[in-house]
Amino acid sequence: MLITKKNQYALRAIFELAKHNGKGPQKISEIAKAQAIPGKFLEVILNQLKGSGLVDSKRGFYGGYFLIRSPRKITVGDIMRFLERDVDQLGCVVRVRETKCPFKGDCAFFPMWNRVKVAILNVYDETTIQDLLDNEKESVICQ
Amino acid sequence: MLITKKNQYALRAIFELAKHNGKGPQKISEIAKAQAIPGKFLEVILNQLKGSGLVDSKRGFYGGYFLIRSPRKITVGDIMRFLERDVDQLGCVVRVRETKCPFKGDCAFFPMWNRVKVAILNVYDETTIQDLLDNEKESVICQ
DNA sequence: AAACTTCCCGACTCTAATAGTCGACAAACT
DNA sequence: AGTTTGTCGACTATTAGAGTCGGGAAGTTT
Repeated sequence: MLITKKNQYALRAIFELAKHNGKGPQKISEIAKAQAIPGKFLEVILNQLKGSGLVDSKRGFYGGYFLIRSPRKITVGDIMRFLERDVDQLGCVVRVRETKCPFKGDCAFFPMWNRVKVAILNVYDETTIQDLLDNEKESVICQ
Repeated sequence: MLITKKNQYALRAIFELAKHNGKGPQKISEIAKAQAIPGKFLEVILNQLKGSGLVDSKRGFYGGYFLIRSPRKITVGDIMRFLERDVDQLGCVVRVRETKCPFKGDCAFFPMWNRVKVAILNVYDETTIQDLLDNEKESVICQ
């Protein structure tokens, strides 16, 4: 039950881009400010996100980042799967490289970890960025 | 989607104790060997687990650890909740202390993180240690 | 063209949490 | 008494994650 800051920042960045959707490119510095993300770190993250096919960028004065898919058609799952694609290659849900697992191929816990994974991805997949935007409008109270 | 080694070790330790259930105390060194856990580290973990009311210990020659509840009546949820009880106090699912969250009380992501948390705990709560034992007997193939 | 703004990118450093160890001590048994 | 095993606090090590630096490239403006 831990989501890295980087992944949280990535989500927030796309969330912020979604807010700004249709208004042209949005500068890293703006996004960083709006979502309380360290600017230089966000550079790294957004640049990486370009590989996902969800965002693109433009340089120069009126440059910045923008979505290339509607917030309605981007799910949190799309983003998380992209960010965790290499972790996912590890095979085991618990982030143990198969060759380093003392219980290769015969782990009593594996089915459970898998069910956990599926349950999480399920929530991610059924949450679109638009849903998150809607949340905000309703001014959800946290705790 | 990350479970700490410590938590994994804790689960495995109890799993191992369950295997040995009814046969008297089991030594830390035995558990450590069976489950490929560093012995000294396991000492710390088991000692902590005593606080959960799931295990108890005995010293001396025929000493060791043992379960004080049937494997059928111990869920993974019981163990995980106990181990993460302080983390849980943080309020936010994503492990951000409320006072340090830039979006206090108005976070568009909160509902989703909560759904994720519930989904995970659901899997944990419906998995007993006995279930895991049964898995092993069926010799589940992982990947 | 020159100056400026913005993204790009590799190579760093820093930090905090996790992981794991040490050694002296206390209980239980033979 | 002596051995075996858990107890406990303090300590060190490791690593993944977090975040920074600085020069360069692409695009804009005047």
